[in-house]
Amino acid sequence: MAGVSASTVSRALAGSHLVEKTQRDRIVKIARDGGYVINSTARNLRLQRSETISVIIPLGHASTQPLSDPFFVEMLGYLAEEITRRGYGMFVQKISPPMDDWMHRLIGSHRSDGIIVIGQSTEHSVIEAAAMSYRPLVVWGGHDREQSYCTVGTDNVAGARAGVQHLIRLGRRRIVFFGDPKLPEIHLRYEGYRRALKDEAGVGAAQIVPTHLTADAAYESMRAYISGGKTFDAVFAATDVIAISAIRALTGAGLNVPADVAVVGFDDIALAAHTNPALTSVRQDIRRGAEIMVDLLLRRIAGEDTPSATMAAELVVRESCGAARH
Amino acid sequence: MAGVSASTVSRALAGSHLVEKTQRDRIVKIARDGGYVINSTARNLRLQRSETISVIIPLGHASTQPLSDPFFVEMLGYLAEEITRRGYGMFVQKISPPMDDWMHRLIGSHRSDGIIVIGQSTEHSVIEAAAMSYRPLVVWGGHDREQSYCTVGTDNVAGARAGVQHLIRLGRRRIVFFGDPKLPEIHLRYEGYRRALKDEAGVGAAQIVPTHLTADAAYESMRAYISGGKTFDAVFAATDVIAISAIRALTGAGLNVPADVAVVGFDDIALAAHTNPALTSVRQDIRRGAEIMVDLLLRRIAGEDTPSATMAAELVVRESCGAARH
DNA sequence: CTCGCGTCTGCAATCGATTGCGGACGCGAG
DNA sequence: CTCGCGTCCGCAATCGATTGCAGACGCGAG
Repeated sequence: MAGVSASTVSRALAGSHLVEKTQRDRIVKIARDGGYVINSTARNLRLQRSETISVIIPLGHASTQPLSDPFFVEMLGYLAEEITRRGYGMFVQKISPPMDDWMHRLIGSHRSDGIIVIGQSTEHSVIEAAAMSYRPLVVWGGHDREQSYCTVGTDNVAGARAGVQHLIRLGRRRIVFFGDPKLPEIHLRYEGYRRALKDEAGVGAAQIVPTHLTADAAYESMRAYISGGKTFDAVFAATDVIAISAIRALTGAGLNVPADVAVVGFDDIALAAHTNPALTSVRQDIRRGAEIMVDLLLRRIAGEDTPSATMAAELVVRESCGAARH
Repeated sequence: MAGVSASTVSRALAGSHLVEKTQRDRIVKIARDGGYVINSTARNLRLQRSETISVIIPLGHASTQPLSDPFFVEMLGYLAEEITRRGYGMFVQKISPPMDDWMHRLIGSHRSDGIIVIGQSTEHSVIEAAAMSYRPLVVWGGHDREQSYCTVGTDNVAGARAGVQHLIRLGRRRIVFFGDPKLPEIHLRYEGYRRALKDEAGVGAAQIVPTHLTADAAYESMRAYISGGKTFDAVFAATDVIAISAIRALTGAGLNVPADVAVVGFDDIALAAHTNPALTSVRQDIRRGAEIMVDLLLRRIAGEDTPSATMAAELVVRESCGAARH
């Protein structure tokens, strides 16, 4: 249409100075008016990059439950925001457990320039293996000295510890931990819980109720625990979803929150402030987490070798613990 | 490695009968052992398809708020599930308002074989224009006689009507609608609300409080409305997020839900069952919606011309309306 | 008029997988 | 021995954009 070769058009659209300015402007205008859009598949093939970032959600357990945790989902939203802002596309994939070569296939397909994994779930070893040879990889989750891959996450131990210490300071003595310590992050939160108990004298021994992270499973776990007849005056939940379900089960059993049982959650998801009673929770700064992950990943794509990052956790006190409202 | 040409390898991996069976098996084994993965960029270029579906989330307003509605986010999860199950990849993009050529650019880039738009937001005209020439497009949202594009959604009018009728049957007389009727879907829900009021004699006139769909905005709207001193005994909220925020504001103002004010929401998001009091809501079957959207889209990709689909809504009665608990 | 230099454009190769077509090879029939 | 046919496989073109290199063109100096 412009009477020039494809080479010239390509250079013109790229703003190259090898094309005369008037010529360049003319070509750009024709392209725009004609509704021309670069075919990114062809471009990516030639340039050996895709300007796309893969976001992987491994669901080691609970595979039937789709994205059960609002935390992951809020994270997904912030990642979409940040990745788009940086001019990349976001390729989302859920991974269910019976596969173990998903990482290898994803890398080999060259669909994306880098990979973000949200939560280690039960896939720690797969991630670890892939990270040995594939650099542009960042993982949200708990960081352990054993791990060689780059993680971004909250200081789970300190966060959980602060939450439990708060309960103790309010006079709570028999505090139960709800969560599944088989998952790396949850394990660290349990560790923080354990330390807080150990720090203080006169507090009951650690009690753990393993539960899946879905709302239904947590609700049933709480009901079963209440029926068990154990005495307790506080719950430290590994996630807000568990905490909210626990509150509902407690209320349903005629117990008052926080008068009878205080509840503290973890994550501070958007709805935590809007439940009744509003939930006290250990806040993770998801937005900043997403920003950091994308930033580290782009630097890794550029060849840099970045260390893991840990963000501080912040206890947000609301009604679900503390003095009774009535 | 196998001592044969690339053509033969390509055919072998595709399981073509043009390659002898023993030879084929040998090549497949070598490829697997050698960790070979087809470069999907090159494959897509040659085949003129990407095996990828774009999922677009238009945020006409509230662009700073990332994916505010848990409904969208649950939908995203189910879509990820269904799209992955069908062997496609999912490309996610958020669209913020000041652009109007996003549809054209997305289509032109050939990154995906089809597009799913979650919610019309304020982008109705852009979608309408694109749909004239681009077939593989399915939109979640309200369906209007004017629209020529393919939508999948719940029967918003009937759903809202059922919710409001339920309130009326319980003796509620002054029912307020909370939501932003500028959005197509919300407008239909408002229409259902209006019709329910009209059907019954002795019920107060329609009152609408326009509010954004974010939790914070809804909370503030409710507080402002309460301060306004109007009398009312029920709230019909356009979404569960609005309903939950409204309950919190009502409770904070010393009103009892449902004794003083009954509340009904829309969507039946996962947390609706776990708030306190548990929320009565008009249920949308998100999972089935996601399945239908993907199914229709794949048929459209195959060249078929599919009509819009509307699913029945179902009222789920819980504690937030009905008789007082105490 | 020729040469040299600088500026701009086009040719052709490249990225990696796929596929129509032609050809090699083997075997049996005439 | 030649021809015909069927089975497999490789050559080369193709998808669309990018880029090194060569060459065209203009202009000024010798």
